[in-house]
Amino acid sequence: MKRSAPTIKEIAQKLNISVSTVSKAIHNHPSIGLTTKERVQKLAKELNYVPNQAALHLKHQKSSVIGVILPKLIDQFFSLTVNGIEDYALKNNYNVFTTQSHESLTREKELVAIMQRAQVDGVIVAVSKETTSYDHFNALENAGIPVVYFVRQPKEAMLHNWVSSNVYEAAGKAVDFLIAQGHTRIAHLKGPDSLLTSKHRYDGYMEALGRNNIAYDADLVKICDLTKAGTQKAMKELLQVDEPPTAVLCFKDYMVLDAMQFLRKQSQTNQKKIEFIGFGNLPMFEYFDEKPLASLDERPYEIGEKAISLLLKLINGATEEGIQNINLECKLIVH
Amino acid sequence: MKRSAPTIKEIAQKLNISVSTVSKAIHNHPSIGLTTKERVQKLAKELNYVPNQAALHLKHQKSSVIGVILPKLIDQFFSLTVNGIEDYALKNNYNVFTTQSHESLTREKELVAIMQRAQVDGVIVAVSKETTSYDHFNALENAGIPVVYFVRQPKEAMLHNWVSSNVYEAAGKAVDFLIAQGHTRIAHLKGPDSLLTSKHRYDGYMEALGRNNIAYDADLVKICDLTKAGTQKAMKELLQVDEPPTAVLCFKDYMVLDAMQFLRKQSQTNQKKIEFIGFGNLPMFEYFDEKPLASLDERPYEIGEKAISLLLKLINGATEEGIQNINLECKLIVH
DNA sequence: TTGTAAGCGTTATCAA
DNA sequence: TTGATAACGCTTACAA
Repeated sequence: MKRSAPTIKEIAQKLNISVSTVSKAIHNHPSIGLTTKERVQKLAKELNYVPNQAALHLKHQKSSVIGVILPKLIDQFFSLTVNGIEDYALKNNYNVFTTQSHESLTREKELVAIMQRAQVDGVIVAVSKETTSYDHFNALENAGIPVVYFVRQPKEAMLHNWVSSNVYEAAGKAVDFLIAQGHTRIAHLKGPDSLLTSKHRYDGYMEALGRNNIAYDADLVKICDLTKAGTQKAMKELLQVDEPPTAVLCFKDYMVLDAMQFLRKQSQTNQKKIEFIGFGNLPMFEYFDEKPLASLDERPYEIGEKAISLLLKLINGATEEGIQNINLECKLIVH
Repeated sequence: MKRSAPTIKEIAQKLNISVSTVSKAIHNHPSIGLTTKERVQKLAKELNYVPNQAALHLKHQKSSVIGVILPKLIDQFFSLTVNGIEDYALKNNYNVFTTQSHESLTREKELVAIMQRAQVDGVIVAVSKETTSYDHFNALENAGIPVVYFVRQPKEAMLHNWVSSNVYEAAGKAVDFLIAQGHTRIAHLKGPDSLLTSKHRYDGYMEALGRNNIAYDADLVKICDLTKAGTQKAMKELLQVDEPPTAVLCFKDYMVLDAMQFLRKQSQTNQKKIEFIGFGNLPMFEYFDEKPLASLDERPYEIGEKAISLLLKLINGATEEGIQNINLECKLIVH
């Protein structure tokens, strides 16, 4: 029983009035008589009238859809950001087109093209780890589709809108905490150089070391590529340092997990315990027997919310405030 | 520099021909002369012409969007199904509108309404644990929007299209395996009664017990509500049984995790080891030191793929095959 | 207070 | 081989 949705045309016919009158009546236009308004609205309700989105889209040049590009949904951190985006979108009558780049630049470019074809009103993106050029996003913006970066900022960060957590400060908090616990050999597993946020976390680490008068040891910083193999290779190298670290600050909690897993497998020797702190505070930690010492909660839900809230402002032309850089404060969660 | 996308009208003007000719030329309509075709296609490429989706949508009454409703994205199992859906959709020029019910029936109904308003071409859904009436989905179908259930079938399963894994057979495999390992006191943490798949898993458990001549003990089966508290209460009860179980088959791996966590906290006494098998084979297991004995891999990626592939068939009217019930085989993964 | 008509971008029918 | 035109459903000057 495939019956098509009622249109204002049908309503107009049944009521023997014109479509424009119906349209105005439905929108409570002041120029329409009270009785007509009531008749129209009553029938509209009866017929369960819902305006045709395609027509609105075509008319207003506005799809009421926002696109989201993120690395992986299986990453619990990103999955949590989606909750914030989705809830806020639903409240504001936007639909969300969520996609995954799987950390591939090629795929990310495809997705951008698809978003443009789909005529989304705006895009929220956490760039892939392979992304170094931002041409594809700039093209979006040139086509009038605003972009809000989140979690991972683009290279020329000041020139773009983004929402993130204050990882610089957070890294400092983590290092302070470790030092307060008596650690002095504190390593850092840094994220890929392509990501600006890797530098921010590193800078925070460096600043805190300096502030606490702990000499920087280049051997204690390793760049990781976000793969398990990469992390485990880095850990191996850390263990071979003359005076190995007793604590490690990691780019993200998945790195912590890979590192701890590596150590567990290595621990035939009289390996000293190494403490870990990472970014993310993943929900899955609740299931772990042996948790990392602490974790930096980046408030992903709120990052998502702020990102879409900013994006909707941009879409609705509230651009007078200029470029927005939003940095949410992280919380250090001790497990 | 907000420039709007080129239209066939613009192309027509620049070439001094009519829009209908342009339209046909772009689609390689046989009635168009070779030279015109080439001129049009060349210019279209130059201008980077892309057909306006809103117009197509309005014209063809087809949005090329499919809606997905699932309980939670943070659940790694569902997140994996999304990958299968997304990849297949992109390959077939569909966009995916993914949403979460968070296991709430109220939210699920809202989402269905939103999907209908958004005029998605079809819906893939794993119903919430609260869903007992299917009226909202039937309404979708009555409005001409096909629905494919996945993972969790609706009550009158035979009457609807669905894709799932063969949990009945899988539960049997798990029980067989446990028995082969010497277990005879095998408990089952059953899923909520609202979900048909709970019954299927339970039935498979029962069948395997019978087949192996193990007497059924009602004390060894507890219904859980998919909350941590519910699972842990059930485990507590299992421990108080006269002859407690030595192994437990769980509705899903998250239940296994909650149960194991409970046991770890309890284990002050000389608690005998209890083995667990659950459905899901979650990726996060790789990070666990102490994994469950085994897990049933439901091949979520393929479930997603099959679900959307079936849905696209339904959308394109390939309905002559009748109602489809697809049950993928599970693999027992021993950890 | 209500109606007419153009237009959003496309396709498709029919005529030229 | 090409073009004019209506239609998809809606909004909005402008006219009545």
